[in-house]
Amino acid sequence: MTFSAKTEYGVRLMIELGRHDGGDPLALKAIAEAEGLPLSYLEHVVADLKRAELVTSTRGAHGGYRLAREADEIAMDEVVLALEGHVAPMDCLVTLPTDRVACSHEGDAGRACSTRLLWMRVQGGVLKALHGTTLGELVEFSERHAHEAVVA
Amino acid sequence: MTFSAKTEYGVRLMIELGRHDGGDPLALKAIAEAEGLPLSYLEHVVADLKRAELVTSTRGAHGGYRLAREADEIAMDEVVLALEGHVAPMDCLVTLPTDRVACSHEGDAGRACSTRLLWMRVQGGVLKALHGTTLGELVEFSERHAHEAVVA
DNA sequence: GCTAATCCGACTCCACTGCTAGGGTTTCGA
DNA sequence: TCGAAACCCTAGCAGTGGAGTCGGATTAGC
Repeated sequence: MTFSAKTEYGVRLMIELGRHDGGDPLALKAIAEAEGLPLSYLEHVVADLKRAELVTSTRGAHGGYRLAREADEIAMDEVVLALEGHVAPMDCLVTLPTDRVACSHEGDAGRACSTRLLWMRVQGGVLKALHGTTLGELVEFSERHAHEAVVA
Repeated sequence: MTFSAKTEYGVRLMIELGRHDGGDPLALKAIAEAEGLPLSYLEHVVADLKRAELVTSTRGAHGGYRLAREADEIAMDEVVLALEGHVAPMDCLVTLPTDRVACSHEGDAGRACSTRLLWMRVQGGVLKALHGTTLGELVEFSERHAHEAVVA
């Protein structure tokens, strides 16, 4: 029950973009070096984020990535969802377009998904935690923490 | 971010034990057939549950398994923890004996775990959902649902 | 046109999950 | 007392997917 490393990398990447509030884009290479992550793998990660329209890119020399929106406007469930593909504690759980959670075993003679209640509650807890956290909070948290580290 | 099939099987197994409220133990083979799960694999699953003292066993002919406690007294975080080993959305998160959640990267120059805040919130949500659900609820839920299926 | 950067796809490696196999040990009942 | 029914334990295997690499194509600044 852990998120993939890709998700971890992606979140860090987003935070790094959030910390870099300047107008010019931030190159992936700089992020890779700052976080100590493999550049070639980060390319895949950022591709997911771009596909989900969470970051924008400018190609060519002096290019790089920017947040597509203000950090405060980005809820972390979007980020994690983009990276992880889906967020469900069990394969049979799917998030419907209506934002309701359902179990795809629904038809199996009733008995099949007796565990449904549990997984739905868990998923609810996860989504609530993710949705209730913005990238802005994480950026601020990381900056505060970095400052403490300097002080200490 | 899904729980393993082992955990799913284990939860179903526990529910099945909860449904069988009689005094005599329930054989694993019966559970395997009822749930359509491979018997030889269930043996591994139930071993974990036994190690965590969630079920008791009686060997020999007419043996089987029983819940170690009343279903209402069993919180699902215990069950999932026993099966999954640990419940943390990220590897660096550990649950301390004091029930507090901490990040094992704590020392890494502060910056390392800028994602910490997020994962801790997620883990909190998961644990709360699991802890707030008892096996008794799931048993009742499954019985109610089975009844509906019959009616329908 | 050189260089720095984003893009894109294919490919490898490896750990882990799910599952099987095969043997034990215990206990009940005939 | 024998055998069947159950629990118990260890080893091992095959498939999948995650993590990462590599090579190249494209775009843009200088």
